[in-house]
Amino acid sequence: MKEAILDAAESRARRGGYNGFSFRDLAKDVGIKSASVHYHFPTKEQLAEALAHRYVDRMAVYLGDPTKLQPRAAVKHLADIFIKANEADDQMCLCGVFAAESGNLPQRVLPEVVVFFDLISKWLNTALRPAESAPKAAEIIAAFEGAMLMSRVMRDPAILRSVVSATLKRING
Amino acid sequence: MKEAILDAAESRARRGGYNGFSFRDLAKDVGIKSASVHYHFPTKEQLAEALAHRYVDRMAVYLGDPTKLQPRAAVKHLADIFIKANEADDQMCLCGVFAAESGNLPQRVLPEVVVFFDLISKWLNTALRPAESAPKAAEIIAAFEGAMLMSRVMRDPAILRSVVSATLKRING
DNA sequence: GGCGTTCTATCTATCGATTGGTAGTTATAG
DNA sequence: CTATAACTACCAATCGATAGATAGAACGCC
Repeated sequence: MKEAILDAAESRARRGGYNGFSFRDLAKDVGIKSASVHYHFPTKEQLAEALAHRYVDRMAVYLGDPTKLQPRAAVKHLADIFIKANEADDQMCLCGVFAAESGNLPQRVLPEVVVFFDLISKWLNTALRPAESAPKAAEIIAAFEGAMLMSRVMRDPAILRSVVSATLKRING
Repeated sequence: MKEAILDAAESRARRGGYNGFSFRDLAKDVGIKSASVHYHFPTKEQLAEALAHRYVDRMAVYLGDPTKLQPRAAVKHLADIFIKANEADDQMCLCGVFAAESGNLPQRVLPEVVVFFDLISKWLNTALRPAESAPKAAEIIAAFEGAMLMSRVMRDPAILRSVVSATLKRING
């Protein structure tokens, strides 16, 4: 049930942000009462912290070992999960949304967001090392996050796809 | 007073998003009561609509005539206003934040956000036309929006600056 | 100039709904 | 018998929004 609550929270947060869902919303989504949600996650801050933490863990598992991928394949691998979120689920990156709202995000959530960007930055930089001339990781991640933002709001998946393919072309190896 | 209210709303929205401020917050900021804020903006939806509209107008004025700038100068001009927002005011792009929250943004606000991205896309594409090989406008805007997100959350202005300078290097002319 | 009227911008006071959160109870499984 | 996981029934705070009063400025008219 804990996982089901997090699933509902993630789906809502990735569309409308941290302040865009309530305990009652999640309760309805999973078919219990809001007090029962508090049983699993005493405060909203703890819920969001767990949510971001699970998101980081899943991303780490998905990314895998960066030394086992060629630079271009690595960028494609990272892009794929963003494209899927955008096109199949009409969702933003959870940490991208949290970053946008960072000004009034509860204290314990922000560090998890930082960990997320550190994780994929280091992963990408490792994977890109063999490339003769490649953009820095932060450049690529920024482009993907921004392209997701724009694709969603313009209702045009081609924006993200175009940014991804343009990025791939810039990588040798 | 209307402008002062919008100023307060913009400052708060660009840090914490649409659901990150209340009429009472704005009232306190400008030194009146929340009922008086409703006098100027009957609903929060209308307030946010006016806010986004003013943001678009100001950006259009700031950008100016794209045919009067060389490609590289145009990109630098666009980047400058984002860098200033990030470093001097620790703020995101208003429409970038709204885009992230688009899932539960009131109806009339979203079209203004779309107009914003259309505006700068067309402006940039016009300015880039003389360039032999240049990224598409959406690529550049996405990179800047994403870099602002990351710079803010990582508390590192160098991320945005690095993305900007890398982008400038990719433009001939 | 003086007088009534209307407009503007604020106030106090309050509304119903929703928010995050708590206390105490109940049902079930090991 | 205890631990788990749900429930009912609240609470105080805050939310967006409304009603009605008030003070002062601006305006038209004689």
